[in-house]
Amino acid sequence: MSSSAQPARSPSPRYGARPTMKDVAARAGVGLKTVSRVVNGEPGVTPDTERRVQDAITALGFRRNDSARILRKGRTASIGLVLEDLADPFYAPLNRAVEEVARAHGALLINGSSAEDPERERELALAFCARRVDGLIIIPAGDDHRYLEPEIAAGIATVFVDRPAGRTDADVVLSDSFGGAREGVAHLVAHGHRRIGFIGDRPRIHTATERLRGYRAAMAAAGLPVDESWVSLGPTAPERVRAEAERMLAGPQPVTALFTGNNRVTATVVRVLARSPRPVALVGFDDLELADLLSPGVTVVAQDAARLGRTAAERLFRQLDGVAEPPQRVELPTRLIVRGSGELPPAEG
Amino acid sequence: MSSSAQPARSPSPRYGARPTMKDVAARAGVGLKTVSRVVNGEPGVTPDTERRVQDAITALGFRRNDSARILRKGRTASIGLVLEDLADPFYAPLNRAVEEVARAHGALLINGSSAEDPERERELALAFCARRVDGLIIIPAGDDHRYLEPEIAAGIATVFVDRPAGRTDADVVLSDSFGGAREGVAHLVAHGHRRIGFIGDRPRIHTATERLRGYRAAMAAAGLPVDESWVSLGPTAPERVRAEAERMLAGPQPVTALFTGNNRVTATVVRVLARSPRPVALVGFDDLELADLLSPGVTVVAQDAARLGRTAAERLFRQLDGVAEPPQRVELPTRLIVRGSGELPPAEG
DNA sequence: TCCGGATCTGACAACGTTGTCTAGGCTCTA
DNA sequence: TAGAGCCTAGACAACGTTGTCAGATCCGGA
Repeated sequence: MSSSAQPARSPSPRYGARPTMKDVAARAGVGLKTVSRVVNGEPGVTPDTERRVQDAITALGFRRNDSARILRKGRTASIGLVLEDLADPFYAPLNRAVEEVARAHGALLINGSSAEDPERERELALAFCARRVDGLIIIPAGDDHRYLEPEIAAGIATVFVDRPAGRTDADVVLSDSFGGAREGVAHLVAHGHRRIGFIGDRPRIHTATERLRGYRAAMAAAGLPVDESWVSLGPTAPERVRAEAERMLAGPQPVTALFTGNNRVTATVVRVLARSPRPVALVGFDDLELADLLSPGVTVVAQDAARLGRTAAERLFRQLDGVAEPPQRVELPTRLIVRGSGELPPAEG
Repeated sequence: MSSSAQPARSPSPRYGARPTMKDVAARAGVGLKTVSRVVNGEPGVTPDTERRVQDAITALGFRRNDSARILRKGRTASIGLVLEDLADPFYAPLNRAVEEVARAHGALLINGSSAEDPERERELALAFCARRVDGLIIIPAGDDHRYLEPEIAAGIATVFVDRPAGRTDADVVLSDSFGGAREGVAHLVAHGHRRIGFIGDRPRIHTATERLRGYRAAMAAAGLPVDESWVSLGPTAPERVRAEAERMLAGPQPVTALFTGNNRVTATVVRVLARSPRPVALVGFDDLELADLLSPGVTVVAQDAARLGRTAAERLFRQLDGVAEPPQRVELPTRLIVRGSGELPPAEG
């Protein structure tokens, strides 16, 4: 700090009361605005004055109150991200990618998990709006986002990711769930499977129905009938998924392959199959850490979660930079990563 | 919304300009303070007045500006979390746990990744302080946290997690890295291994040196010598880890078992060992998704990341509730999860 | 009819910062 | 040496909210 060893001799800050620019100004013997100039690196301050102010700042432990600054300036340099679960291995990299873009634009990130609850999504999004975030990135849990219209009209930039917004026109960044699932199922078909099961998330989740649509398209393209007992949409709780997988694997005409609708489902099904007496082929949507090391390896339809996040954040900041474009729908490709599980011969002939 | 179908006939909000309580008051024909009362659910407003105000609020799309509120009230109802990497499978659940506790206390969470860079940690923490978060949870990247002292003195509650703070006295919540590593290595020793390698993170990271200390303690307790070529601390980039693992596995006197210092290292080493002609035992610090499905299964020393986060957040809110206690150090136990890899006979006799 | 008290309401200042505007001092040139 | 022009500095209002306080209204009871 300052070279003279004077340990905070003058009014040491009371506990809980922070010094303000006024305090700094008084101590430095300058005007309020001069302190503001120094703090913000604005020009027009003599080196000598600046030093005096800096000394006062360090002596008092002053730190600018950004709430006041935000109130005055209108922009908060922060964005909000509402996702489903911060800890989900699929969303965490997305979160991180958004953070990086925000950081590059000098913005802070506020985030929260909706836990797939539309009401909670709404609460979070509106709380962020009350904080006057400059922009909002949302992974929708609900299917009606009209509640955001006043906010969007008031200038809060908004981008939806992973799933489209409901009943509202806004930027969306998606993965090609339909095409990815179709490709994954086609891979199984190409390896001779005819009875293929599909286990996915609840039908009100857009990606779940899209992937199911891809499954049906691939089956239809191959001229294969779909027995409805092979299709299961519902919560991804391990118990349900396990039960469904076991159901499909039992009986006189069991499926010989499974397509799983997301990383959580895949992880559970991998565990079920590890105990299966017969080999059962598996292709899953979303890549898994260590999936390459399982034997047989798990073939997956991989999304680039980080790219989803990055793309969404970049679109958001484009909006914030004032680029006026009509709402756009960006669809990112998926990538089939073949790891051998598909190559298993079907258990039957 | 309101039953009368009048689509925002009067001054529709200009784009980018949000209505304020003043606007609402004007439209409702009441005073400013009355609007404030309605918005905050304070008593003393006639049902009739309240309805008029509510109507004006929905008509204008008013949402309280929390920046102004915060400025006025002093408390922000938000906490900041600085961690190493939002997307790391170890920190993501910690993040989520903190979020849950914050939510239970009605607080929002702002977070950021330090990427193991002390300067970035400092920037983030101070940016959060400038936003006047009520409290701060930090996974330290640096080893000198004196920069936080003015903030702590000014009343920002602070808790460190996963690693202790440097040169500052504050609450800390840790896992028992030393004990966990010692137990993990002892497990290998108990299965007959004598030449055990250790690959960990950079030595300036507290958990890395603690785990190494645990390794040495277990070896010493068993009367086993440690060849320094078996020990490697450094960045956890896959290339380096792979090279080190391969080095330890080569030569005339290769290690027969490896202890890995965290999840990233373990994941890389698992891949190396999958290609190894000889079986090599492995115990890793931190559990891995799907680790139970590998063959051989990977034995791990598991930390409860969520519990770390929860505990830290709870201590933080205890501080915020004004419970005055001296800084405390909480150490959570680890859990050895045996999955068979340790039982492999050493490659030698 | 009047008064005490309760209830409802609004005027005003304050939170800490930044934008605008003006004053004063200085340098430079004619 | 006077005037123009630049540079530095500070006074003041405003951002949108909430706390304080005082005014207005209404009720019941004497």
